[in-house]
Amino acid sequence: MSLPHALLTALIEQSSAGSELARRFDRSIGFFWHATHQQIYRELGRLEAAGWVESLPPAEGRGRKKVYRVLPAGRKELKRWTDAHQDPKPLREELMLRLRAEAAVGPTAVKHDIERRLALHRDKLALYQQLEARDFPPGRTRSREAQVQHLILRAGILMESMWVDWSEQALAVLRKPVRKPARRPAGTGR
Amino acid sequence: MSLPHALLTALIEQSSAGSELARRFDRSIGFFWHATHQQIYRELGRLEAAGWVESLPPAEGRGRKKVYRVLPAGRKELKRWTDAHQDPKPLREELMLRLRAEAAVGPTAVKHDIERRLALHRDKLALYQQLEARDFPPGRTRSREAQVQHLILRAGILMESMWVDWSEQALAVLRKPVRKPARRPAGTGR
DNA sequence: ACAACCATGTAAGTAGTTACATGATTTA
DNA sequence: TAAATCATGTAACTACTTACATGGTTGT
Repeated sequence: MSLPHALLTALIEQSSAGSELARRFDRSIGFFWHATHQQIYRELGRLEAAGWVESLPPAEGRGRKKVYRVLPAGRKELKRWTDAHQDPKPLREELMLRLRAEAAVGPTAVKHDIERRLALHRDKLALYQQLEARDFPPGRTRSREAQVQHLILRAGILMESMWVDWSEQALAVLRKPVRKPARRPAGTGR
Repeated sequence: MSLPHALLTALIEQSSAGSELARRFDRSIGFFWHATHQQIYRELGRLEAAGWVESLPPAEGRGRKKVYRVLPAGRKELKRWTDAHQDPKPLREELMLRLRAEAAVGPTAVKHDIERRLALHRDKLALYQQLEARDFPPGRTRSREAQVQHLILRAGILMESMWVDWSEQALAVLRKPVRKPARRPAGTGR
């Protein structure tokens, strides 16, 4: 149950309407979590029902902006959740499944996906490094809060660097021409 | 839809019953994917209904082992899936949400979870490095299949190293005594 | 024959995804 | 004033999780 708490955090940083939250999930918060607007609206309704947030504004109507603000109970709940021990969720890397499948059924087009991913990871890495240079220039003492924010960004940078490195290693292997396992000259396979 | 194809791959490598697959998911395959036995049994039923696998054995009865074997149609489907382009799924790192929350509501117990994770990542890293030394000793030319298997293991190694590095950085920050923010430069105005 | 365990399975609940609908607001 | 867009919302579906149940097998 992470989404409600991600929303509480975002609303503490800045009271917002659902549509604004959805946009922020595609930016900073979204570096490590993602949510569609449907999830967000549904969850905001639950947060309000639970008494963790209140919606101020323009009374009724469907197409009207509803700005939500965190209540003390919501802040307390967020602290409780953050304090609670949680086991790390197991990894889910579909790409590795496809590679394993390729090892079982022979060469496929996974290579192209890795090329695409390499480009994406390079872009993200450049973006994160840019953010780091802008928001956390070296040689300053900083508040604990800023240091924690920096840690999150560092995780993004290390993660993207790692995938860039790995993708390059992977392409070096996958681009090599397929040598039939050397059963004599080129013609004698199964 | 990854699980059915993960199962097909596992069954190509070795025809098995559900319980054996469940055990293997906690080992090699499970490095990058996880599934409970309920998921596995349900999915095996679907694979059989789709004509991708067949179950050989002991006729009827609930507590009987049912060994599944991949059919040609299943092999074809696996190749199709592996060839198909797939967008990378967005990251989901709950720990980063909790850190962000801690930046919003003040110091919490996340530190202890990171200490725990550091230990887990070190263990996994050691395990993977051991596997690499055993299965892929340096200085040998290898089949494409083996090289692809090695790539998967490399990803695991890079991933765990990355988290070990990051966790150490994080603990260095979080262990520092909490200085009240010194009411000074707000740091990161947007 | 009884206990402990193993393999398979059912059921209910939750989180996330995809497709679509409706009322307001802005723009041409 | 019609078209495009924005904000909110509904509905149906899929994957995953958690808890539990049933039948067989093994060991004493």
